[in-house]
Amino acid sequence: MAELAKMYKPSEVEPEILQRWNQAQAFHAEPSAPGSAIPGAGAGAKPYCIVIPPPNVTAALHMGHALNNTLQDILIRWRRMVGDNTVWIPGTDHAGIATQTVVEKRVLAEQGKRRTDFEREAFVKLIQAWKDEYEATITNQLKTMGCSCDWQRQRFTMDEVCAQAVREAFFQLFQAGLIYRGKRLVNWDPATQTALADDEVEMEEVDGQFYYLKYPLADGSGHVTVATTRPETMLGDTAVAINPKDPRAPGTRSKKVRLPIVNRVVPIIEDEYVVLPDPDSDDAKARYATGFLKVTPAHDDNDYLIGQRHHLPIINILSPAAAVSKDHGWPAEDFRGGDEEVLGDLLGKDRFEAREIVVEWFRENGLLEEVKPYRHSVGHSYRSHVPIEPYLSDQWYVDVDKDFAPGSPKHPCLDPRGGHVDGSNIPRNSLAGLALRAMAIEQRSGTFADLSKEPAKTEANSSWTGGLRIIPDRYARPFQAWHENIRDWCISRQLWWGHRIPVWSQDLALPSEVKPTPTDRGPDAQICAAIDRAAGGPFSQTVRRDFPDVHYHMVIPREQPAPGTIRTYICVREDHPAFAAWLDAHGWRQDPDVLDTWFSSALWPISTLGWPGNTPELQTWNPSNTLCTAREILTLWVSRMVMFNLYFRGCLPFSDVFVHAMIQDGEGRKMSKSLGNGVDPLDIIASHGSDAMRFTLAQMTTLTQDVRMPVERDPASGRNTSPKFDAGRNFSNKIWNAVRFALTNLEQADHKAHGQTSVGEGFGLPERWILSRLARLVHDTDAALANYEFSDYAQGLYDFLWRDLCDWYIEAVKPTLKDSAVQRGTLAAALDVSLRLLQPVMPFISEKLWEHLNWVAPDRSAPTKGVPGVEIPPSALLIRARWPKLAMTLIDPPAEEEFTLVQQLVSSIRQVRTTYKVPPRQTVQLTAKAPAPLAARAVERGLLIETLANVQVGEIGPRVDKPGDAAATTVGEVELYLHGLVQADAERQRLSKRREELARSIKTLEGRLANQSYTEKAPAHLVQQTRDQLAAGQKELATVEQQIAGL
RNA sequence: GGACCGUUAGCUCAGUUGGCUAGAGCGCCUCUUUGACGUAGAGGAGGUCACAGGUUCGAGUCCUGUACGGUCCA
Repeated sequence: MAELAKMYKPSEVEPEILQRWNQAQAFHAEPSAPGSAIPGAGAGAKPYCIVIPPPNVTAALHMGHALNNTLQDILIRWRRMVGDNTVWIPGTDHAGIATQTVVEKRVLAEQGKRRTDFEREAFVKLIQAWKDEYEATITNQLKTMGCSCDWQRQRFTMDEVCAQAVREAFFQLFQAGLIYRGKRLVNWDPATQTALADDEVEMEEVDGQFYYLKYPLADGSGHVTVATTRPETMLGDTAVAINPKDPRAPGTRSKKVRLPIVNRVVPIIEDEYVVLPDPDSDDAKARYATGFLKVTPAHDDNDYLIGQRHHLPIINILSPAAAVSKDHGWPAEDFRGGDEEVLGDLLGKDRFEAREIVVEWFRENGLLEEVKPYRHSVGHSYRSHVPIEPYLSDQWYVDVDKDFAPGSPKHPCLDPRGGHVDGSNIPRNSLAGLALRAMAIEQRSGTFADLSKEPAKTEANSSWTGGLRIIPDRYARPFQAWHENIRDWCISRQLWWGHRIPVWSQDLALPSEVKPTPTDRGPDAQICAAIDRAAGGPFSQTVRRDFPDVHYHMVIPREQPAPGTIRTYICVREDHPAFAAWLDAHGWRQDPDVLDTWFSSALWPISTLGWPGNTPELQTWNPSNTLCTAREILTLWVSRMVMFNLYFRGCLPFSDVFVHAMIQDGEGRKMSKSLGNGVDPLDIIASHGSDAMRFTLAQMTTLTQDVRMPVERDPASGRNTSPKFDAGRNFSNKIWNAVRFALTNLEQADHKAHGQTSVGEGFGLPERWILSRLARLVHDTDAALANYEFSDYAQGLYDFLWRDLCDWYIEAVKPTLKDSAVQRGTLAAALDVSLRLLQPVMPFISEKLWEHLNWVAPDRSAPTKGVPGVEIPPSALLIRARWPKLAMTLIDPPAEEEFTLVQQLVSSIRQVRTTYKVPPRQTVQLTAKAPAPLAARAVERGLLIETLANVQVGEIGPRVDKPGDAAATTVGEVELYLHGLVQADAERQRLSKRREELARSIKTLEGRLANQSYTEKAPAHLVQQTRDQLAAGQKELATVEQQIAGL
């Protein structure tokens, strides 16, 4: 048997423990063997599952991930010990735009090459290499942290299993008409040159300017002035708008303006959207407005809508890189009629350079009326952080608010009433409607919250409607608001890294006289003929003959590219290279774009468990129990998992969403690479140990929104660290030494001897007290974990182990432990239970100490035999031990009260000792005066007091007098005399201080009782309590004054 | 512009449905090193609970407003 080192060295323990868990396959679970991880858990074990929020392979894990995964591991290890059939599914996310961007940057820095210098496949290989590297790094980080993931089930969002799920999901949605292709203004990121979804755009306050531009009227009768923050877009203006309520509107009706530079003549239209100018308005826009709005449908969301209302042309003047370009929809005639010199200068300039050129031109030509500074919000890419350009392009969308009932009349989640979710215009039977209906009823707000409007629970909806709970519940409101105002989800990304969109398209020519009329019932005969021509035979028959196993769905969109042309979209259900080659050979081309990363993430809870197969894993662990996540991906991710899981499987992905805090540095800033304030989990593990890190993180996790972690640079290693983790490290060491102490004492004892005892007989006050405290701890721990109160869980263990067990119990029994089987047994049982409770948060050290405890005291339930309700069955490995159960009957208020008296007496004595600078080893003679019953109690506790306060207890009784050389102190009605200490000055000073305190307290209490409304209105027991406190205070004050007088 | 979170000791944070003479850890001061632990023990100093009103017998806690910091949504 190995001796324990004097100091806990995590680096020597952690790898060994990891290996032991691996050998025991302790993290693995099987759906068919419920409870197999815990012997005796029985076949009735409930499933418990957490699916990891897959970390991006973009970079290594940071402290936020460490927190996120620590919390999951705590839940997992806890439920595993409780006896649930527990699994934690790990994996990583390909993170399309983010990963591609970092690889592009690296390749540019290292090779001076851009993405476009490579073939697509070659570049994807480079990203793949990056992914392999970081996936390994991340996995290693999680393992080092002790995350008890079922590593046999590890997935990656782009592996074959997940890819199959993505194909299937896309196909089903496509077939159901919930995916469509549309030309829209999208959030375009000119840096990465891809579209972004609405929630990938971050609004940032920017100091900009309002430019006031004069547009001459075409008839030469004057000019109008428009105000804009983006003058360069005037090149694409196709109208000027005025509010019909504007008094100037009749005067400009049916007039036109001649756009400067391009000399395009555009109409003045009237639209309610235009803000009326008002210099006194609260609305900044009204203060800055001129009443005339330049309308640029191709480069502004609102202008686009105005353009749609008034059938205005759309003139796109920018390239995908947001540089002025004549190649993306700018009519050639503008270049003939315009100012060729400045137009030539503008071409190729990016939007900000173009802005300066345009403004300068207006200035030179006397058409710049004014420039005013203006602070406003501008959308920025959440990846590249450049301003978003509203850009007209074709993209794929998921129709999240489309009623799918007509297309899927048998969908298991259908609400037979149809209609809209109360208080919104979201159809109940739409993807967003599903997410709204899933929300817990008590977390809904507004009209939607009205319980009377809840439909009777049917078999179909009973298991999931209202089944989704968000913790803390303040996050439910934004979740609801997001879905009530949801817009279609743009899922195509102009990237190379991701799931390729499984749609092939071809534009087919039709004889010009034919007008195709696509309908919902399918293409008409003309179209079919065109398709068959392209396919070299009857399309569907050919496909069925040559590819009998292929599933495809063809769509002829209503919007067609040009007269005489029809577009065909073919979505192929599964990866089928031969069919893809055939399509290719017949003129169909696969869409070059890839899917939004969140599309595959949305499927994560089911793809990891084998969907679309109906696997035992899915049946057992979907829905899972808890999702642990950060608040910023509530919409990006959580919403979409809920929608997809309900749509594809008819059940929730999870029942609880726990939203934990975000870790900031000491200044309240987000940790980031660019600020250099990030802390690497592996650095902390190296310096403090994994348990210390986990414990500290758990202790920090209250239900607050942010937590701060002061960051310091460790001068030895040059790495970032935080003093916060010292608390966890010190605690580790404390536990280590507590057990070390216990082991040396238990070792020499005869364990078999203590089978006879019970709480009733032979258990002294310290034993009754510590068992009472232990029972409370178990119950508080259960409650804390069930309510996601991680801080309370950690803090409870800390207080019990350090304060109760080490400072008081162990100190109290030190002299008697070697001779008392009862005390040894109690200590062993208390440590046993503590280690079990500790295991979820500090798995390494607890497992290691468990091993030693097993060697020295294999049967720790023995001393509590005869005590009902202590269930701590033995186990070789702690990770597989049963969660402790202690009966409420162990809670012993009289013992707690009695022990508290001892603590008060001891503390009081220690205080006097310190005041008089008595060396700790020096024993002091003690006598005391107290009323008879109290004196008897004190006498009974004499040994404890002697041990804990290092005194020699002499006479205690009602008639004891204070010796002349004694220092006196008072605890309630007990006057303690410490002999041979008196120094009159010091004593007077000390007693005076106490007198002040008492006087203050008495004044407060008297004031309270003097208040008649207090004595009348406050609860009687509180009034009585005040009276008792006052009486006690007055009594003590009298004693103190007497003592001062006696000096 | 709308919403949310935070503001308590030098620092990081607790503080349940109002009952408090406001707590913890770190840091600071004093004392203690041969027996579990100095990553420790004992004791101590340190707070008008951001500010202003209100409700109440009683407010750190509830309500209204303000300021500052942070976040989300437009």
